[in-house]
Amino acid sequence: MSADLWLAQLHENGYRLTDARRAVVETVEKSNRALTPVEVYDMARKKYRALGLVTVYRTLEKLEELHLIQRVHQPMGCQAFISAGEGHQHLLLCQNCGQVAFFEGDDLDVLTKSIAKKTGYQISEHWLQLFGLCAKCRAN
Amino acid sequence: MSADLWLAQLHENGYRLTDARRAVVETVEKSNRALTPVEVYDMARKKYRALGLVTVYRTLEKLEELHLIQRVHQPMGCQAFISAGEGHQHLLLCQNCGQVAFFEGDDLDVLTKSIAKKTGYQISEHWLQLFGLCAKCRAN
DNA sequence: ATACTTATTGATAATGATTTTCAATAACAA
DNA sequence: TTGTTATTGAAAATCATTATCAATAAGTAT
Repeated sequence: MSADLWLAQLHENGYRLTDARRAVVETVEKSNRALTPVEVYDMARKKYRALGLVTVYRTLEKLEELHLIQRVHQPMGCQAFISAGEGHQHLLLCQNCGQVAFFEGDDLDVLTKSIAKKTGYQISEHWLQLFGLCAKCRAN
Repeated sequence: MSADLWLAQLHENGYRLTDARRAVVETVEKSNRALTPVEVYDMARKKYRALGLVTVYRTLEKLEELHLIQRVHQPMGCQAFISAGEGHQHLLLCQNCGQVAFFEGDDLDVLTKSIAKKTGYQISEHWLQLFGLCAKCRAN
């Protein structure tokens, strides 16, 4: 996925391509850690100085709507966003530097079936997120 | 776990027992779904009318600090709290009525080891949360 | 190229949630 | 009972997010 593809997605869905959006998209798409709206604002303004914080919020809203980004839940807060992986993906977060890795292939069928049986719930979704230290931070 | 035990915990940790705290503790401890500060405020004021919202925030803070409650992360927001299970527990949330069930006994060792190998991360924690319909809501 | 329609913009104001401040009160140890 | 001091609620302050609005510019048709 490249920033251009995200912009194309926006365009295909009837949204106009502007410098403000380009700056936000490039910033978020390139990041390997979750960014808050203010962080996106600060970083994207280096590409496009006239950018307003409100436009960041609005652009993130649209990117989330198109499933290009996703909100990241963390103990310290849940306002940060990162590129959404493709398909059924889960996140692995570095507790030191914040770097995010994606992974898939979790097989929770056995578990969910057992829980469903025990609790009487009909389970339709799951959230799984791992925390730890990335290779770099582990070395330090 | 009963409200009295929570109050005892507070007392043991040097906090005073007040009507305001009793009202908040009884409300949260009894609930089988996650409550936001305002919800706690509204419900607890039926027990103690003079209660202030600020005190709700402050009491929730202390209860979280003592690991008696935990924050619940949901797509719609992450400001709600519920009684923290004992030991390593996970949550199962009803998407219709909000009822929360606890479960334990997830075995993610195989998964986390495989992910650790693939990504180079050292994994130390995981969040797992299931969503679905509780038995009652399933019936309707 | 040009003109036109209308989505998008940034600034400002409004809202909503949470935190801080502060003087009055009440818990609880002595 | 008394004294110390944590706790209280009200009000104000802060911080994040959303709504308003007139000016601008993207994209389409000409």
